[in-house]
Amino acid sequence: MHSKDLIEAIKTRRDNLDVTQEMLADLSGVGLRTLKQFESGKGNPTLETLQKLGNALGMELTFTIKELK
Amino acid sequence: MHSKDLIEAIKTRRDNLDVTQEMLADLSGVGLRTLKQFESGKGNPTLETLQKLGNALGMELTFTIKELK
DNA sequence: CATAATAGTGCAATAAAAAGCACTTTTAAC
DNA sequence: GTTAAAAGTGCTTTTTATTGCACTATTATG
Repeated sequence: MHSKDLIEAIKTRRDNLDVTQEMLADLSGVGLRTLKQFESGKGNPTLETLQKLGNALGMELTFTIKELK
Repeated sequence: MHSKDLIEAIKTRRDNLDVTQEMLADLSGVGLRTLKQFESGKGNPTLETLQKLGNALGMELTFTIKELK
């Protein structure tokens, strides 16, 4: 997953759950400005930020070995 | 995957490929100090750093919805 | 044990993420 | 077209990630 896809994953999940940026910011403990920046593709979030968002949305970040096809 | 597991994944992969921290730092473009800090569990790396390491090791970072069991 | 390679740490400078605030733009509902 | 909610942006401060350098600690290997 490229950085854009990670963003999309969060955004899509948030939309599906009918959660606004403001709600997610509150729920996750991530600053609203940080979330806005992230979702608009301008950020380079830290692992901690990603984990906080993931937790709030019931998502998980994993590192896997790429299969060679 | 918790933050510790992400670290382990990288470290294990690196060891399996018989790559030193120094080599991985060079290969990935991540500073040696940053890698050392990360692997010793003291960092909060940015997404960019994680991606660089992943790329160099043939690994991929993904965001998935947690299945509820 | 020596010693060479690899990994970990303290310190410091620089760059950039996180955050709040106020504002603008877009979207959706009427 | 109005209005309200949601999303995006500019500016700023504070915090912290990244990095290099020099050093110490740990781990093989002879």
